[in-house]
Amino acid sequence: MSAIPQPRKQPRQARSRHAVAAILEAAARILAGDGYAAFNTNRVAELSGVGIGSLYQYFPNKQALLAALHRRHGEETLAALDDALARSAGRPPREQLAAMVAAALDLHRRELGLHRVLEREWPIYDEPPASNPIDAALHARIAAWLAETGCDSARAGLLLRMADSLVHCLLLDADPHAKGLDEAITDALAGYLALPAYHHT
Amino acid sequence: MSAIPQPRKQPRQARSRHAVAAILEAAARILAGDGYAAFNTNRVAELSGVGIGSLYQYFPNKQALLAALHRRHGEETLAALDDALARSAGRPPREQLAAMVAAALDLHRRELGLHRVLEREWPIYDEPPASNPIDAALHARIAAWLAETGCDSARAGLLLRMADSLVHCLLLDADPHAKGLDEAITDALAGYLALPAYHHT
Amino acid sequence: MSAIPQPRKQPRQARSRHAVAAILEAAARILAGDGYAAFNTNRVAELSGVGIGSLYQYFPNKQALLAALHRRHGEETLAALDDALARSAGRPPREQLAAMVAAALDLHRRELGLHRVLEREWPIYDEPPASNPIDAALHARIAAWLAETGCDSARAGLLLRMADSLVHCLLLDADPHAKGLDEAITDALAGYLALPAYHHT
Amino acid sequence: MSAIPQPRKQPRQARSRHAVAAILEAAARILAGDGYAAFNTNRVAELSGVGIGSLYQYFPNKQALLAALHRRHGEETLAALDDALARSAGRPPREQLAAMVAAALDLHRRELGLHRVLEREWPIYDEPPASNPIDAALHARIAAWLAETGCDSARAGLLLRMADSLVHCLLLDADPHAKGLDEAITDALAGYLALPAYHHT
DNA sequence: AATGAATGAGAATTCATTCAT
DNA sequence: CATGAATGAATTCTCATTCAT
Repeated sequence: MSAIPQPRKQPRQARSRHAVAAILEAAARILAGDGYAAFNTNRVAELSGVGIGSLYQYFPNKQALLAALHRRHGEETLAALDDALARSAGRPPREQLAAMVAAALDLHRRELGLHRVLEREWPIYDEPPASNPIDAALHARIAAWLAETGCDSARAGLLLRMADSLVHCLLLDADPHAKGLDEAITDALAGYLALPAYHHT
Repeated sequence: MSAIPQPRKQPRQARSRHAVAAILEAAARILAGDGYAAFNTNRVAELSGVGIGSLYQYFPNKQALLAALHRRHGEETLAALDDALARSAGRPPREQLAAMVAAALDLHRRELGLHRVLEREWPIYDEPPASNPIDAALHARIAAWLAETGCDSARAGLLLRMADSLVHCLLLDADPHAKGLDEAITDALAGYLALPAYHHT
Repeated sequence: MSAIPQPRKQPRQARSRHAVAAILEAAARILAGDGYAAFNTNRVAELSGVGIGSLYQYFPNKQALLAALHRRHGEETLAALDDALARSAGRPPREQLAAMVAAALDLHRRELGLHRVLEREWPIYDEPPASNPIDAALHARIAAWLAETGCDSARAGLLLRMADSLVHCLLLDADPHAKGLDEAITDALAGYLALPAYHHT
Repeated sequence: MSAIPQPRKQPRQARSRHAVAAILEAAARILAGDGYAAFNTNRVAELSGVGIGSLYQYFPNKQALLAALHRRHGEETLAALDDALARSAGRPPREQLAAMVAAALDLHRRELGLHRVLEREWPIYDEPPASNPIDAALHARIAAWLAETGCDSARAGLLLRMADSLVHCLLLDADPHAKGLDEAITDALAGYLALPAYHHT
């Protein structure tokens, strides 16, 4: 259907990079604070201290702003996941899974309002799943881990979706600092993977 | 935040009830087909064959339309769940859970596009979870079933969220008719509840 | 290329017809007075005393306003031509031609500024010549007259263009009340048709 | 009304002259191809390979670009006319007229799209006719030729306008390569001048 | 009650022009 | 001089809502 909106030009100079960052920061703040209804390009420009014309130099339209924010979220998730895998290397699978869940929960807790909106307002025609490099990288990490763990690596896709979905869902509507969210999600994912329960020593 | 919009009046007369149904049907069709961006009250009125003025007789504003659609969805879910419980009465817990998952998946598969949008576009300030009678009823059903099954009935809230989230998420982005969705979700939920796996005889 | 903008809806009620007339009148006044550069939809709405939203109910976009004005001009021209032919029926061809030229000049002199702009600003993708009913009617009238006069009726198309062009051109840049414009144009068209000169008795 | 925009500086250096030429070329291409609506200074700069800042070094504003294009057209017309007169020197007036018409048609056929736009989009407050040296020279040529031919040289102004108008009009809307355009225009102008028809021997 | 014409605040986007580098 | 990032006034157009009929 509709093409995915792309950033209009790659900012090369320092000033430009700063402008793009300011725009995204303002967009994130508005979305997180007041929701999509209050999210309009004029307000983003004003809050970011950038002329509305400049905003349109870097983002061809409103959707492109959402897209950029979405992409940024993906990159952060990937980094957090890599970190969790690195830190828990060599531990039993169940603990590795728990580490990843904890990392994802932490990451999302940090920008709760923003993700809440991104999740809800990301338009229908969003990028076909796994068609973009970030999703692909995410997928590859998980598949590799599954293989290494002795699970069916074909489950990477569903596992990722389930994890993402559970993290968002439970954070959004439940008390984000409720005890036991980590365990609940980990148990559910382990159940799907048929990983044995911890030996609580 | 904002108050939750309620239907302005309960239509008592046949003509009114028909108008309301037509409006909701049109709204659902537009949301499912073209997404929230194309969802505006004038278009709903036109497609439903009801005057825009009449639409505002039954729904005080645009949000109320979304709310009504959401409520309808809740009612259908509740009915499907009750049915699944009734049909699987007396079977082992794991099978009952599987029956409920299958019912939910079936229900959602039927109106995929609409739920896709409702899920994504339901506004921030939607009704606080479980604050409405339908959610409460849903919660009560599950809590009762958990107690009866020997599980901690305090898990009803999280279980419901997880189930809803998984059903939506997997249906939305994966192939909705992919084999194994039922099992994947059932396994995950059973993992959370620490229900023993099937004895595959 | 681009489709020709059409009026959005046919006004049925008296109030609507009045609104459409007011809008067109305002548009004409602005174009005639200040040119295309000053012609924007907000100004048209304001001057016409109609809300900007209403303007867009009847004209889907700015171009549609120009199109409507253009069409109106065509209709007026056709009426003037018919009148001239009726009044000069039975006179020698040269006199009939002169009558038509005089009618066209009169008509254009009346709304000089407007036609000046319409002529200049009518966009590239204007209606293919003679594809609309008015042009077709104009063409038919002239062809019939040529046949009746003993001239090659295939010349109707070129004759119409030449006449239109000369009328506009000479009115626009020359003194519109200069003596002799009628004769100059009539002589030129007669030259093309190889009609004999008057016998000045 | 507004003052006529003049080129800001006469480019003396080779680089400058090249830049100006490139700018005009790009402007012509855009106007011819996509019309006035798509004609904006940024796009001209981009297509010409010249920085937008540099464009404004040579042309104080957008109108000045149109003006320069218009002027260039005038110069080409003058040259073509002189050429036609030189080549047909000594022939009967009717043939000289025909030669001039043919030259003008050829010239216009070459850059049809561009002239189409220039003709239509040249703004209201364009230079008063014959106020610029090129128009004056054109006028002088024709007046001299008329005197030499035995016609009333006061008709030069009207004749020029008629010729220009007919050439544009017929080229624009009729098939530009249609047979007989030359003769049609020549006959019309000769009719206005009361030149005798050819002796077809 | 039902209608739909009218409204106008507000949103998205453009583009001529400037000016710091 | 050349550049092109930055600007923001101005413009087109939308859509939730009202209200006279």
